[in-house]
Amino acid sequence: MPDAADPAPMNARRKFRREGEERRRQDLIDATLESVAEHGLEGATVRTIALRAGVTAGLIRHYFPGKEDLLQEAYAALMGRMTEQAKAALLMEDASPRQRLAAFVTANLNAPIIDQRVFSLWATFIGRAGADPTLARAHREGYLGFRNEVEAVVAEVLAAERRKPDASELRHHAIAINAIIDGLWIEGCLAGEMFSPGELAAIGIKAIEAELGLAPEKGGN
Amino acid sequence: MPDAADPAPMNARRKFRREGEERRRQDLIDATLESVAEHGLEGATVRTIALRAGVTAGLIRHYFPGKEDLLQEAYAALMGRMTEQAKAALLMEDASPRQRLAAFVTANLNAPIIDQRVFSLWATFIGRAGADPTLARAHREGYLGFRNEVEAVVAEVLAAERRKPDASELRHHAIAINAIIDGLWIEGCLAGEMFSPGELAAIGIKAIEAELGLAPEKGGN
DNA sequence: AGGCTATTTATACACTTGCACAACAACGCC
DNA sequence: GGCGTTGTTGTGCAAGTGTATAAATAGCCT
Repeated sequence: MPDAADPAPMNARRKFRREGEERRRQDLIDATLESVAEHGLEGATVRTIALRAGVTAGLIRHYFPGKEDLLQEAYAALMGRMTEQAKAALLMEDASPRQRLAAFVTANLNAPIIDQRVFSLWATFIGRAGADPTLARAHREGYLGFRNEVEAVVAEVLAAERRKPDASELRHHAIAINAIIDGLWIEGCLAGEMFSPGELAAIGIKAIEAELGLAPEKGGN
Repeated sequence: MPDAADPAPMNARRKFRREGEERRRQDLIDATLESVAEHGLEGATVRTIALRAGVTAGLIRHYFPGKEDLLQEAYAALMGRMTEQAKAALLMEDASPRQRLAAFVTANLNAPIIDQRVFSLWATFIGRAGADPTLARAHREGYLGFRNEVEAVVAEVLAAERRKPDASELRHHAIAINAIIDGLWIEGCLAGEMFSPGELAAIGIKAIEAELGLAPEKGGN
């Protein structure tokens, strides 16, 4: 039926649904992170992001004052997810300090924290910290928060061993342990297939035990 | 003399000098790195780069097939400089293995390797490793080369202590030490003013000695 | 069912981007 | 000194950028 009564509205407008504000903002932020992870900051254009989120470009400006604000919120969301997952491992109530420290390290050196995409995002954003004071401060706060968590657990671990380190000693341990976790995290993200599952966590735990001068765990896995 | 014979060539062309090919390429690469460090990959446009190099944009295409090639060469140059400086510290002939390891760590945890600008560059480029296989392979090779250097020194250090680690042990040590150096490098680059001079190197050396199970150096401060 | 309003689309615009190309002039060579 | 080579400039262009704004419509309220 070639010439049936097909309205054939050549200029048919795109159908759409009205999602809630929360949902749309979240979708746009997610789409932003995906775009940045795949094509870098340069490839994350408003049109790319909108396309990925299933909307048209103009809508971005309805939820965010400008592209820059969207990027900042996306970075904040990324950091929030990362630290949230990492800190969760510390909340085990009924466990020895040492076990909690080990769980913390294990959580940080396995999926989903060890993930090439997350690393790409982190690197892309952090690379601008030198130029963007807002990003720099966001990182500094996240870093110090993380390090303070580490320092607190270290203090508990050492206290359980009846050792009384002074503040400087504690700080040094926290810095070193933080470095071990960060360094292994990078190695795992960038060359994950070079390590067997759990290997990085095992290396990390041993290195940290050595740093703290703890006798190797007896019961072994 | 207002209306003297001033040729006033409104359309005067810019004066220029013909530099050697080597020099021009180097200038363009340097200008690229500076541009990326300051404004990220997105801000490194051919016009920005050319302006910084003191030439006009068109010249870039005379020396490089395209902008992408310029970026790749710039990344290669960056990595080359970093690893070159780092490895130089290992070449001290008349020193004990342990001294050479310490010198290596110290070199990696002070200027000019600890440098926010270099870090920004590294992060910006490495953030694209997930999407760009060429970059990923370049990093992988650089990383393995670095780790092998570490492993070699570690083997010497342990041999000097009359210890015979097996291959797996050695590998684990190298991974851990690599992580310590990388992690402290990041902390230093991103929050350099939080550490006193030499503090990071001291922390690194102590952590590594603990990892290797070495007795603390006697004489040193 | 019908209208209101905020969400969403679509279009326009000024500007930037990488690249192509022709004109030009600096420098080596005779 | 004049000439040719080619490094270098300047201009132009199509595609893509973020943003502004008007038009449309989906979904709630009554």
